[in-house]
Amino acid sequence: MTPLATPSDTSPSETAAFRAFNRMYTRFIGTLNEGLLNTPYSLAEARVLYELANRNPPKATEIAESLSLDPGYLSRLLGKLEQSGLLKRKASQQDARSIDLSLTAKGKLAFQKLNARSEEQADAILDSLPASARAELIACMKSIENILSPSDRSHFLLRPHRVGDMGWVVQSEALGYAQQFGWDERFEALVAKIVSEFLAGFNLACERCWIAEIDGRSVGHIFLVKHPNEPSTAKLRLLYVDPAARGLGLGDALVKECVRFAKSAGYSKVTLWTQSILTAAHRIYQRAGFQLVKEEPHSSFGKQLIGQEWELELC
Amino acid sequence: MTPLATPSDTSPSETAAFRAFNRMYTRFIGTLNEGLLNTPYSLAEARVLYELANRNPPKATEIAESLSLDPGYLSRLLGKLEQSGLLKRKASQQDARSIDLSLTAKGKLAFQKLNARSEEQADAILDSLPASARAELIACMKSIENILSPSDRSHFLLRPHRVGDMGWVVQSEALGYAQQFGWDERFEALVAKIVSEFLAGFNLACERCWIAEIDGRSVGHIFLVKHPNEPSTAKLRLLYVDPAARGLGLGDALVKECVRFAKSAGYSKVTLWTQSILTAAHRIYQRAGFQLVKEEPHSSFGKQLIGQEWELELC
DNA sequence: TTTTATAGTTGCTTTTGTCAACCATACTTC
DNA sequence: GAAGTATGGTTGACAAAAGCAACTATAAAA
Repeated sequence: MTPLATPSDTSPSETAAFRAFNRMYTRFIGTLNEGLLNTPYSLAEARVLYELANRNPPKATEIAESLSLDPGYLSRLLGKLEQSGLLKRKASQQDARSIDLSLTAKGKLAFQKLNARSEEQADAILDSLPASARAELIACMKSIENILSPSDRSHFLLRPHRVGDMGWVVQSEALGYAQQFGWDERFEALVAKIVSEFLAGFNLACERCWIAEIDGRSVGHIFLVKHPNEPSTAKLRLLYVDPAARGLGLGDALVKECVRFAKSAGYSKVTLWTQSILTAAHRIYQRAGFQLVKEEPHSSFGKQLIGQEWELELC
Repeated sequence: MTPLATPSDTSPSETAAFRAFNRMYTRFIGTLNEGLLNTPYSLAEARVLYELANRNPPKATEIAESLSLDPGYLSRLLGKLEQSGLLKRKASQQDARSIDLSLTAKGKLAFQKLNARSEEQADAILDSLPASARAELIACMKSIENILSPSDRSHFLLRPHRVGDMGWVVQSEALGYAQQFGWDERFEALVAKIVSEFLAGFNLACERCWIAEIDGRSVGHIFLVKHPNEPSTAKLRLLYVDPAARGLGLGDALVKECVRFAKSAGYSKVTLWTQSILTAAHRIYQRAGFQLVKEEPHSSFGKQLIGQEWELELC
């Protein structure tokens, strides 16, 4: 790789877009919150009221944590709500330190009113958009939520491929290896060729692709295909784990699933082609029982590489 | 329209998703703003500083408007900034009521520090995401920004392809035609094959791909390649415009650009293959001067289709 | 000229939020 | 079971943030 083409992390324009969005949305939320102006509640009270109505049972500590409110401040807010008769506080039976919080009928009504109001407001905004824009807005919001809210990442899912996945495979491999190793568009071409041939000659009995997902988001993939010449040999191809999803054992799971399928499909051997620089992948192959059988230097994708062939004999 | 199929407004689940996103993002922005805790500036001061640095000339009224700050409060904030030597205020020549605001060298430095800090913070968040998730996050943010603050969408940009684009081409075509016409994975295979061959045999002199972008988001593409048999004929392929970007004349622009290039590259004819059901595209081809020369039914992608060949003679 | 609008300031007030000290209870550990 | 520590919550004191209204000075409109 030339000094000019350094492996880029987040690009400045991405950072700029991210920050611009945050500024915009800060303003947007600001105008949304102005909707509370004609209500007897402050923003903080409204948020607390929401939490009170939507948790069961509502715990003061949790609310403070979730809204990042100072416990002292929250205590006073709750006091105020109690004073206005929206909230009932009484000592907890199970834990005498904590108090049981419950909205009174009046409190529930107040919440419903607030809620209806803010639902109206949301509807007004959404209704003012063209249907397609609205759909895209919602889809984007869900995507962003999935991406930003760190969920239980250890729960990934392997599923078969479906329409559109191959495009994602090409894109993720191309971008991933371009960034990490500077491979050029000839690699993208190779991947596109492989997936094209995979789809064209697809035979469920002896070939498979698995897509790994976390929260509905694709984070890895692997292919098992018939060896072009040797009928009883399978080829493992295009193992990929997104950089951010590494360390979850996802690679191991993908390879394991592949090997399991290879056995059940009656293959007697699995081979794979990889490059000497992909050391993280090697460890995965080793753990799965593969053995390095051949090395050969070659020049591809704009780089000098050393290709490796690995094999696994199936019992 | 029947009474049953009322023109649907926003569905409850959309409203719910919208509100959930707003709650989530309120929290998210809250944590972002905690980054200011170790600085000598409050959130309001930081925002004002940002506006001061990014407007020229900065006008107090505009800043108050844009951040929806009370003018009195802003006045005090500016006073504080002036006191700390970050800001210079002096009576305006043109309008004696208003004052000219300008950051001092110290003020500029302070802004740069703040800015660098928040850029770091943004980078840290973005770097922690998988490359593809990051790309999607940014794309979604841009989409949302476009939808909520409708900018001038007619400003699209055509650019040459780069690494990763072919994956997006495959994905967008596959998903788009699967959704609209139910084409199956054989179509995805075909697209992957086409782009793979395009990359493999790419010759800048006589072949091109253009990606259409709006605000950095890919929304369309087109290819011009050499005809396999006839050397002086070019083939136009894979014209695609994202549903969300239709009606902007983007298709016309893509085809026009293609034809312009075909002429300059010395071709005498441009042909293309399309399907009878793609009527929107036909209008684009017609406007560009193409003529239908042949029709032929075929069975592809899981559907009965009528293929069409169109031609344009270049003068 | 009079009226009205704009730009900004200042005094006064409320609201909001923070910090630290504090109490009572629960859990841990020896 | 006693001592120490952690948890859940409250209170007082205070500081910061924000809003409102009155006010000055100027500009623009009638």
